Amino acid sequence: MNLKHSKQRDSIKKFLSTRKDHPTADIVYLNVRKSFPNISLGTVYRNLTLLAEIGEITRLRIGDGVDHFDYDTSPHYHFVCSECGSVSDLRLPFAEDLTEAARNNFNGRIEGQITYFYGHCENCSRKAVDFQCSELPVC
Amino acid sequence: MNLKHSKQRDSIKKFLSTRKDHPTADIVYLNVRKSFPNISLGTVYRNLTLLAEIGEITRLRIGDGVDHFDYDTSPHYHFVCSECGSVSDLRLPFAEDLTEAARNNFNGRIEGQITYFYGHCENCSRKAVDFQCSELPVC
DNA sequence: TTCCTTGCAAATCGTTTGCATAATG
DNA sequence: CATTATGCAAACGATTTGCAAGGAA
Repeated sequence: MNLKHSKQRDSIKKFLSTRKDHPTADIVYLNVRKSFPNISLGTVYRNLTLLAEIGEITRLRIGDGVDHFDYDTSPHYHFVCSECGSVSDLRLPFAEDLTEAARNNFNGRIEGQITYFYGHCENCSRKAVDFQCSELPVC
Repeated sequence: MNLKHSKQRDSIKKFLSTRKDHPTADIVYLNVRKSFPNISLGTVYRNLTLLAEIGEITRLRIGDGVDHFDYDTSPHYHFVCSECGSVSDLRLPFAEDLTEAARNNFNGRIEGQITYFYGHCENCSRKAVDFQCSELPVC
């Protein structure tokens, strides 16, 4: 893999490093365009893909049909809000022993696990309660 | 939700119930077409989506860009082969306590977890060894 | 007769790719 | 100079959707 320096790629990495909310390619595009008004979506995709391949970032497929990108490449858990779609990190020790347990029940080579939790984020679960209390006749 | 009977939907459910390999919509389409030559991909997608919504089947998004469908709706683990893309069930007790642990570290409502393991399936890991032994000068 | 379901084709959406040009080393 | 990266637009692949016609209750 022979890389050359590129200001666009730098900018993409830099932007991603400032965000903890695992933005999509489109969000990256919208933001990097502030510094590089002529950058194309294709370039953003190409660089995100490349960075993920060389292990500098992580591509997150959480099942909402859009790829999210994470500057943090260490194994950790994610939470996905079923209502607003927000993605956040979970501070919870990563259960490597689960991978180990899986290995003992499988013929083949298990290399890792991908886990994410889903439900309603703080904001959305609060909204749900508000909604019930104000909209329903009896609460 | 007001449902009416449909032979196509029955056939889709029946086919899915015979398979443990979590087929994609396309595979379902190809197979159901044996009984219903005029069925359309759209109908297959509509029914798979509907069945998933009413909880009769599970939609699996394992991150390969294609949805897989599972007749088994009970919580269980899946394995995905990084090489051939095959998906299989893992016989391993589902760690509900991990969900519980996550709840204690999160402000908001966690409703569940989705976990899948990845690596090389029995076939592919064997092939890898064969390849090495036959192709490399020294093994 | 009502309204759910179908087949068909077109539309959508996220992502990738081909190509000529620009930038890097 | 050789090669990688870019911008643009077109292509792609999976899934969804609008619509008129068919089928179930």
